[in-house]
Amino acid sequence: MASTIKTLNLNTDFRRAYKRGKVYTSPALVSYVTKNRAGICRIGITTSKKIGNAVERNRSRRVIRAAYRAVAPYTGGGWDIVFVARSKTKYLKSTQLEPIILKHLEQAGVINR
RNA sequence: UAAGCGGACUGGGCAGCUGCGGCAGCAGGGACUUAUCACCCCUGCGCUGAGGAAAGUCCGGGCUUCACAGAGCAGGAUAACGGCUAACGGCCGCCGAGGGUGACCUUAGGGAAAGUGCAACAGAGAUAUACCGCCUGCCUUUUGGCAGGUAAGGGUGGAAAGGCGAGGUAAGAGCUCACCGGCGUGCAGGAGACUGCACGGCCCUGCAAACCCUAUCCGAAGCAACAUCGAGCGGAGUGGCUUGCUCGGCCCAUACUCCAACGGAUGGCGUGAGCCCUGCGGCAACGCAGAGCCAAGAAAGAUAGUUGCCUUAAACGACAGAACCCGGCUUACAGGUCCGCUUGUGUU
RNA sequence: GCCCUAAUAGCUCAGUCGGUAGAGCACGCGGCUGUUAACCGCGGUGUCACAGGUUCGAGUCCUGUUUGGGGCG
Repeated sequence: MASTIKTLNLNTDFRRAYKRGKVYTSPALVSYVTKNRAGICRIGITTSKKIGNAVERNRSRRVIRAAYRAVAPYTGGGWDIVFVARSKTKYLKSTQLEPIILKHLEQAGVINR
């Protein structure tokens, strides 16, 4: 497995995910999934100002990243995934967020069982 | 023991597993090379990794750049006095004023007798006056009218011309006197603001967080500053800079500005007005001397997840995330600890 | 991160030098009409973003807070 998680940092990657990717929503998280040509999975996390102040936005990012790290070994293929935090995310634990991400990625076909 | 006042501190700790940022060293591997070393990348070990406000960006400074900094005007800031400081609009001490039984708290607190302006409505009158009144004289049968004196009382107002009492008077009035306030002069104390005492003439509205005057200070912009290297060497415009204006000065066409664009890289960037302990000077803010320590430096942006134990009334719980760095101010904040003091009650 | 700027009626905006808050559109009521629109008449539009201070008195002056908008390589 790739121990370090590749991240998206270009605005064009985010815009492509929003425009062409498939959307999966839950009360605590929104996921945009699209294929890429790199052959590995890359993720991006968006925490807008609506979530809260800097501490609450950092908290949301950490929880999403920790939950994805638990799920990452099961992924396969080349995908770009953008997670958007919602206002409930900061109150959750990463163990509570794990099944939500799992469900989204199974629906998208990133994870095959 | 109840209520309260002032100040200081804290903002959980330890361990296991899975993970993250930085650092230099060691070990292993990769890439480059004809080959080795260095540089670069990865892995493991080791060290280290957010705050009292990191916040708001309100002041002050360091640092950097603007021909390296000149003059004048404009503009801005501050405002009792003495000190501390790199500097400040901050802090300490002290004076005045106001509040509280008190501990103590609040205070943008220079000048209104240099000038201009404002004081709506109400009220007779708003910086000078006489509506109702009071008193005297004349006229009138009376109600009352006219002329003069007066500002004690009424009414309006935030404010009505020193306050209050006594004398005085036709009625009154600092007209006179005592006390108090204010002004001026002198003496004493103090580093000074100022305080105390004596005398004098008889007193002057408020607003300068209205313009203004006086004193002191300020060149501007900000690490997205700026420097170096690389890529590019394209298009358009114009003399430009001195970041409000004028003078003066400087640089020149390889100059300056804008657009497109590499969504370039590295430095700036962590030893600093640093933290901490002791001693000395000072009422204090603070200063001096000596010993010890090195404690984040990212660039989509690092502290998360989970389990157990301990302290505890409770710790899952407050406010909250460094972004060049310091000194302050302001604002937000669950709970807890300590010290000094005041008033009341009870006991001895 | 840094630097500017604004907040007034439901909406778009005025409000000078402090003295009880204005315009247009929209809205409500009445009239006209068989009914509606248009038209005519009347009317309230409001904690001047919030909290302190100066002042006799603040939309306005001063300080702090909140929210929105813009710019800087």
